Amino acid sequence: MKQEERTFFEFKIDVKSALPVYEQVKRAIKLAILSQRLKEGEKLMSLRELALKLQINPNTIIKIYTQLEVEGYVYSRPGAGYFVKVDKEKLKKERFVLFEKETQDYIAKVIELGYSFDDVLEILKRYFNRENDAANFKNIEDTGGSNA
Amino acid sequence: MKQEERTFFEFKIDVKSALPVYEQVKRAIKLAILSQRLKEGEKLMSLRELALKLQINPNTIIKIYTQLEVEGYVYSRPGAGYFVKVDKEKLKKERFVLFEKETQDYIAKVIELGYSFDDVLEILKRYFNRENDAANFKNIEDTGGSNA
DNA sequence: TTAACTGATCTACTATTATAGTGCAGTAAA
DNA sequence: TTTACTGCACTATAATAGTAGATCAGTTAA
Repeated sequence: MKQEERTFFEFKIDVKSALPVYEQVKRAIKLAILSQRLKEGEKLMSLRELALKLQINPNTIIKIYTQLEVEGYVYSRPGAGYFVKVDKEKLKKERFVLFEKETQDYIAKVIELGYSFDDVLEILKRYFNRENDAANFKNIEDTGGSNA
Repeated sequence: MKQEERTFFEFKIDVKSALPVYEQVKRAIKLAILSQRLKEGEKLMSLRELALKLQINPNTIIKIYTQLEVEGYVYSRPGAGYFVKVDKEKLKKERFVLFEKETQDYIAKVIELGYSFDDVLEILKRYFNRENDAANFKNIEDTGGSNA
């Protein structure tokens, strides 16, 4: 039986973003691992396949995978592919750390804009359901933002 | 009487961030204008002064100010300085647009991480007060993130 | 007027980001 | 074994981001 557990990443890339492409993709994969959408041992797309799919250069993918390997999220089996590697403990911890970080960033910006806790509560109520219904994961990009 | 309404930007820059320095600074200033912490007609720091303070090159500041000018947030009086320019209508609108955008980004990430509305509510309650007490504006950086 | 500031313009240089292409060795399945 | 895939290691090129430093003209306040 063929090894058909190739993982598809459904994300958009914003080439106009101030955030480099490789960083957008890297975050997307990391997020997928932390959320356990990508599971232990699961095979990532091959360098060439992902490069083709995302319309970016294979070298860029190598860079991403290599960095993720250094950070301990994946490992490589030369000739076979890249595979997800997760330490349950680390995962749990990292997941919460990221949650805290994103929350802090969000609150800082929102306060700077002059919105209150109640304002935030209201908009969250509205958006949360909407996003949750569209169960598919959303775009990770445009933490950057076009310069146009 | 000397024109002493120089505006100080109290932000940190993360040179290791994936987000370019000029983009971090630009966002910080834009946010300050949208929040009306920087008011109509107020003088920005001079190119050299801000460059010195942030420990970055004056050319980078010129780039930032020029872009903000194109986007209609400031205007320049050669020899005198850069000044805040805000259209009340535009400001109000932009402020809310940014609020929505930040909220959507935040929710998307949080859902991907597998946290629920209740989780978000809880952490927001905790952090919101803490941040609000430290009334001074927070760091804008590390939307990027070190590659170390 | 003078002195010290201001924005504006310019050139030269470096590092990062990303593309493009070649080739080689290991792996998996027919 | 053969074929087609895989990671991996190169080199070369280009655009962007950022540093460094000089010069010039307009503005402001003494």
